[in-house]
Amino acid sequence: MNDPQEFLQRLPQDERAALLLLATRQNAARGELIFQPGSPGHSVYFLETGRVKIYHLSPTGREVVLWFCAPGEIFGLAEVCHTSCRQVYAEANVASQFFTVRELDFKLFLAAHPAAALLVNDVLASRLRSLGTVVQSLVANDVNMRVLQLLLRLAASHGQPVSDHHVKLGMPLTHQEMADMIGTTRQSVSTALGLLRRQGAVSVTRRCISIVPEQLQTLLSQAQPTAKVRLSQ
Amino acid sequence: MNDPQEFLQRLPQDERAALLLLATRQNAARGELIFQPGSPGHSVYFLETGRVKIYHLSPTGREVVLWFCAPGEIFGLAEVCHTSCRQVYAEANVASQFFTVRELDFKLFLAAHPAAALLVNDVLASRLRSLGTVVQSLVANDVNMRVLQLLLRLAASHGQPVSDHHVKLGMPLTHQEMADMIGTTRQSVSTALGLLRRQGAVSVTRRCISIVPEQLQTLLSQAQPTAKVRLSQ
DNA sequence: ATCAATCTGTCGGCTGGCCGACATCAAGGA
DNA sequence: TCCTTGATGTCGGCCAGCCGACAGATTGAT
Repeated sequence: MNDPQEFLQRLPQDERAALLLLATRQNAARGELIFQPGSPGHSVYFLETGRVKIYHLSPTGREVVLWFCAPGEIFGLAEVCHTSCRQVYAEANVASQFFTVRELDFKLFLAAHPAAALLVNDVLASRLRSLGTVVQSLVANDVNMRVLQLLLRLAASHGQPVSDHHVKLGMPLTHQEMADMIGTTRQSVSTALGLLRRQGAVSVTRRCISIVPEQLQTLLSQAQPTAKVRLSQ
Repeated sequence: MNDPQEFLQRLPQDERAALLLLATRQNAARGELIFQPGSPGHSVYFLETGRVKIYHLSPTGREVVLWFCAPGEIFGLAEVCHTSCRQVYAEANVASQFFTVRELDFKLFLAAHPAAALLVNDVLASRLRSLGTVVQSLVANDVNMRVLQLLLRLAASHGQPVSDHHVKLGMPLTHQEMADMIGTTRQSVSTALGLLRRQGAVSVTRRCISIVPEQLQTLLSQAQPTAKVRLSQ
């Protein structure tokens, strides 16, 4: 479904080296903000190790998590491409290391490396479609289904097959974080996950989730018969 | 808030001419699908006249409208950048004319015109942020607020100032279409709009909405005191 | 090993908003 | 002009899911 979005890994060896020559290495402690709405936004970032959470904060104080970045992924990209100040928060979710490249340097790099520019397009397009899926999921499904779809998405983007039929999600996630990704409450996620666990579709160890994709797919399609299609005009 | 996303208008005269040399002109009648999920996806499109609706269709038959394209805008872009088949529907909402450019031609064009490539990045980034806002709106606000925010977004992206304090939305929209953009029902939109109308913040003539941005902003901020901030960790 | 902090599971009460349902009200077509 | 088709406004019943609350389980720091 989703595709790996690791920018650095997909960049040819020599281009990566050239890019990193322009970069500064930095660290962030767990919970530290890398940028937030209103920050100038004249850099792009490449995550080396750790995990970065990209989110909005609603006026009522609610976190709305757009996505998590895994090592190799680029972030802070939209503001550089569109030239404006930051509109989202980027927070190191665990202690992280990352590279910083200044906007101008990055744009010159892209001009000199057309393939990299296409890769940037690719990443943006991929995220755009990913968010489109999220919107669709939010609008058209109940909580149980949203949890299920979230798990499948996470498995597709950050999962590692661990045995036959089992995929382990790379990142430990809190129920609250999952709730913030699919617009529901901690309690509802808790309940939904419990249900899936009892159905043998997921198992959790030390906050790390393993899923049985086929099982989830089955549950997903079982739920479809709710269909009452609004016929095309 | 949002920025104009008209691709063609922002392209320098000569580049536009060069691009259109690669293009084929086509028509679509009201309600006609230009592409749908599963279609190959080897072209990009530029809307000349009319309006195109980009949407998902949920398994339960519910339309989830991601955005509308106005004349000058590019669409079908994500699939070309990411190389895959279509994932969304593109439907001519009214009789429309558009240009088609094949993927390969377009990519060659971008390689030859780095500025245009940056513009593509810009458009993608802009839409990405726009969808981010939508997600946030869906997750964190009740229906009345979502309607209000939708109006502000539409005014920012497709509105024309018509007199002091009044902005007219360029496109006539049905309550159902608005509901499909913010994940609610026709009835709820109807009620919410009626409320805003009685408060003098919007007026509707022949399905075309005029808004008083300041008034809406006021209502927006009045609603904020609901705040019960979850303090940063 | 101990303890504080955080996360998880579960329950009951309350409510925003969905779902029919139905009565207007435009807006084209013939 | 009439008439069909679709868009609007409004109501009441009903329920998914939010909220507060609390007890237990993990986790991590000392």
